[in-house]
Amino acid sequence: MSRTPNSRKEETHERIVGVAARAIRRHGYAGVGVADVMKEAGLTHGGFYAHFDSRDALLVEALERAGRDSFEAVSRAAEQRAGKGVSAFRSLVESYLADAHLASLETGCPVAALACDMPRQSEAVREASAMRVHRLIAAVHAALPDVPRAAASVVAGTLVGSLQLARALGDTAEGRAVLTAARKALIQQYDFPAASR
Amino acid sequence: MSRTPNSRKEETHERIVGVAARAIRRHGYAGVGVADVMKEAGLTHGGFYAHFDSRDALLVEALERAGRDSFEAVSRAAEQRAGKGVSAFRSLVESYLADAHLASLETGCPVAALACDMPRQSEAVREASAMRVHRLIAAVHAALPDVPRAAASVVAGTLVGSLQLARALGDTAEGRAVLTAARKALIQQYDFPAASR
DNA sequence: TGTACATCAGTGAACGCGCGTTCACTGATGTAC
DNA sequence: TGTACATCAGTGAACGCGCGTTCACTGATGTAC
Repeated sequence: MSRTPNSRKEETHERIVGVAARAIRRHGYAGVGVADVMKEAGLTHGGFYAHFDSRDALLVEALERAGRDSFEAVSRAAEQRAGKGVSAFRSLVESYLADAHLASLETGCPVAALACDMPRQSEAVREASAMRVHRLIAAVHAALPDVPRAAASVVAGTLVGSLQLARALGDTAEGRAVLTAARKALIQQYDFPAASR
Repeated sequence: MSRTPNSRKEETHERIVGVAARAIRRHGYAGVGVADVMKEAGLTHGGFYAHFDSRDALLVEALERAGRDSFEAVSRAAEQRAGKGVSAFRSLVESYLADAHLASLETGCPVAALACDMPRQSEAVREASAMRVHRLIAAVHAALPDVPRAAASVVAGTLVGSLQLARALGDTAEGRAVLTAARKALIQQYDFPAASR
């Protein structure tokens, strides 16, 4: 039985992008190596340029994939807890700032993992990165529809910055305290499920 | 007339560290090259290891210098404006999140410039980086003495994250809007100079 | 004050190494008749 | 159904390049007498 044209190549392509989407969060833009990614995808590095014009082109696709993966993880958590009466915003804050993200960089939001290096990238990578920032602010705004967009961007900044500070302090009492403080502050200030409207 | 022992070497050392303190903020941990730093300090790269055990040892000293430089810049701005009745906190927020930091990475807080890469560094560099985070939180706390330490860490997270998001969006209306929103929100929420005590 | 020597900051060539990229080739898959 | 051919995904060796690091050396500065 014949496959749809290119389907095998496309599967391989998606597998490479998936590996890169984890690698870019774990090791940063500069830590994503063509040979390493191909090896982890079960391939040799020679075939890379049949899939991507350049390393930067891989980074662009990896950013989009990482953003989608992270968004979907947050959405799934919110859906599961919506039945229990937990608001979308509280769910967003608690999964974005979960203690589990202290130990592992490779899951979680690519903006938190990469933001400080965004201004240092090539134009194509910067554009794809700025899109991730827009989408993050939009996701926060969607969970806080009664609040102006400017406030949503401040909340996004608090999420990103607090997770980064906590990670910089490590998976210790200090790091967890930073996360706890941020969760409490955001929920106290913005989460009024009963009072909305 | 003879100099104090090693004074010439120490002057050179300080000059190298000063160059590196700007380079590490502009180009990130990974972008600081031994040869480039030495060249910008007016030297050749061969002499580097008479001053530092390794590239990492330079990064450690550069972090400390960058933190001190940034802290002093914020302090100077606060002193100048204290005479005009501007509170220390408001002054901190307005200089930390000044629009001028959108275009240039190399001045400003090293935590905002480097935070997302801190967990990826060698142990020595991670320790020096975590110290910068502690000092930042302490500086915020010093400007907000009536607030618990946990709240100071949330404010620090908002400062760091908002500046990073704004920089990722670039020196555009969007980037400036993110800074403006963060300044307004922080001052509205925490700055009550008249009401303190 | 002058000479001979020691110290020391900095030079510049060289080293291994890992990286992104290229390319001739291979072996498997699919197609024509 | 079977054979010959074309296509195509992936291989593996090689390339230039920049990096951190080492080291024998130089020239200036400082010291001893």
